[in-house]
Amino acid sequence: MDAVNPLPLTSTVAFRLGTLGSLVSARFAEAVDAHGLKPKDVGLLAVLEAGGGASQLELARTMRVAPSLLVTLADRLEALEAVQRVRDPQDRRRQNVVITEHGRTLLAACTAATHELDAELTADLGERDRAALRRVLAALAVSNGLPG
Amino acid sequence: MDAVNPLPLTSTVAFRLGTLGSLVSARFAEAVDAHGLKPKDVGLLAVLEAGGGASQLELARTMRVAPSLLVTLADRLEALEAVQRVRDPQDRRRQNVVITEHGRTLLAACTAATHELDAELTADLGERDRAALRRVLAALAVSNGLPG
DNA sequence: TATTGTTATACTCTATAACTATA
DNA sequence: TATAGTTATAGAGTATAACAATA
Repeated sequence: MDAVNPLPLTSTVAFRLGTLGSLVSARFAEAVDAHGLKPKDVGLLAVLEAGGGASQLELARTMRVAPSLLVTLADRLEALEAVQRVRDPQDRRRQNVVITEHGRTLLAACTAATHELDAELTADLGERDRAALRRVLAALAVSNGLPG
Repeated sequence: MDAVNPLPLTSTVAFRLGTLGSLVSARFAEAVDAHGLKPKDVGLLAVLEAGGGASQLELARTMRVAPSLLVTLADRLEALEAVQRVRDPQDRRRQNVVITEHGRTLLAACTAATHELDAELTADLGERDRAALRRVLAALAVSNGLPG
């Protein structure tokens, strides 16, 4: 049977992940904007560095975004010389996207900024709780089909 | 000094909170849509039940949204008879928003749906990790100025 | 004048649909 | 005919600015 006073909505894991996610995304966006990047741009760079080059369609599937959005992301990153598009000679319909040295540099800067953000977010946590948070979030990401 | 191979971006707390938050928000939106509600509508109902009635401006500040957005939320909830607006007789500029019985019923249904969502999200976690997650997320919410 | 609420407008993000080039 | 990429268009969500009513 249900409790008479169930846990309020604002105390659920879903509500907390939603609100914290929104807060964190805003701060992440602000941090990477300093490099002329949008959050999804950085996501694409991270996917490229982790997985190597791949066709735009494959990348769109990995990131769970529409193929047309991947065009926009690749356009912007190409303009910044953070990626290059190379036509697949075997199948000239495919555009393989590869990260450049400058792209790696940008990604490293964003990664460093994100580590700082982590430190700020978890400043009030003990080292033990911080470790538990990392571990459980990683498990949640895996069991819900997210990369990382 | 920095590590040569720092933790990759996708393993940071910020990235995981951002991506999990986005996933969870989509599923939450889907769940509450069954009741004709948007996520922020439910957020307003939760704030009202937790804190009692308050003026629209105060509510907008609590929710960290623009006052004009609060008008939209109150309009929709009023149309559903989930809230009422009552002019403050002491200061006729103020519209106090109060939750109705029907509003409480809607909120209870959304809360139950969110508990189900919690169960799904954390299905692969042990009871100990689930408890740790709740505890640490609550601490993060508090130390980052979020309600709950 | 200052404040509360409201309306008008615009911007960001992202998806869907139509189109082009290649297979 | 089917697929990869691109372009055109549209919708959701939310903010900013202009305005109205009250203090």
